[in-house]
Amino acid sequence: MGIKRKDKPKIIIVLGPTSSGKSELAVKLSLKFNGEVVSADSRQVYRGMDIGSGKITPEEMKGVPHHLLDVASPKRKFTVAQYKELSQKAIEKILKKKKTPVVCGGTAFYIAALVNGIVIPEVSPDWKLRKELERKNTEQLYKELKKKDPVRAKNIDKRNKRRLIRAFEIIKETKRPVPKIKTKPPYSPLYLGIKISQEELNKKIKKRLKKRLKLRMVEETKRIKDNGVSWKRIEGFGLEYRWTALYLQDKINYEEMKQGIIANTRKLSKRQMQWWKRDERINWVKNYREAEALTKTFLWLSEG
RNA sequence: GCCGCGGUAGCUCAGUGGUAGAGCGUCUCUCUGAAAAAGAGAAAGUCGUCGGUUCAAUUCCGACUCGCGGCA
Repeated sequence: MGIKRKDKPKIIIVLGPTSSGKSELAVKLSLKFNGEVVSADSRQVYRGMDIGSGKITPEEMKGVPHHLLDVASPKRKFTVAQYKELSQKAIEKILKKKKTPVVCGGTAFYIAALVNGIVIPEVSPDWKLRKELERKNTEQLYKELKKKDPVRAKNIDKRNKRRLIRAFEIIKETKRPVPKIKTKPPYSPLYLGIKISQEELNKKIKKRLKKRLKLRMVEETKRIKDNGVSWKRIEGFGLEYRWTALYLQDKINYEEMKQGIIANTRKLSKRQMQWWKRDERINWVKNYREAEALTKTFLWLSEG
């Protein structure tokens, strides 16, 4: 009925805490609904970081094309803004082929930037300025911001140095106050969240660690180091990379490394859920069947 | 059996003659180019048990109990 106007393109989003089985679900849905996967993971974008980041293997892809993996060098910093741009392009390409984009990942900020269409101020990081401002204390910074940009000062986290510094960065570059955040959702999304109990997740986290160690995860970190990435930078990647790096430097023992990874991963999964748990757009599914049913309805029946 | 050390928040431990703190964990929460990042707030302890000294004891003294180490 009616003529199709400028309906927003439909995309599927698979999200959930780390270790919950997102990748597999995304592949299954892609196979069923003629999709291609767009990863939304802040670590899997880096080349050479495969085991520790839990990157899907070519076999596991089962022929489904994956985007936004291996798009950056670990030597250089990758940011949300770059993610947004690249992932949007990938989605356009997929749509042009009349296929369905399946965004899949655990980096909530990346998903939000892409799917909610957060407009990020066009000011790239100024590391010199950041370093400089890093020396000041938060109170000072906040006071100054209040003078320069009272509006932003009002809703900023006044104890969060990183945010304060970013505000100055924008002001300095644009010579204007920090713009108000805008969102222009460019797509019509179906959100699928993987529902899993903390207990079950803990089990999976342990199991997964064992498997990764067997796959020579520690050696992978060593390789990254040998390729010229500093220990500091590697530690900055967090989790697997951080703890294996500490172990390789002899700062902790093997057991401490394992415990560290487990504890940190658990923490991460909680933070991820924190981000999503109040989001009413998300359909929480227990298994593939539920996901498939929802997707079917979304893709076919809503054609109207 | 004797000697020594210890028993304080879920865990590891600080500390004080005027009824207690930290780190980690837990629970809420924030998120404007680092997001596996960066931050905010809260709950939580009859200070091993029983007595004594004292105006006042978690802190000093004694007994008991449990744990650890040493000597027999």
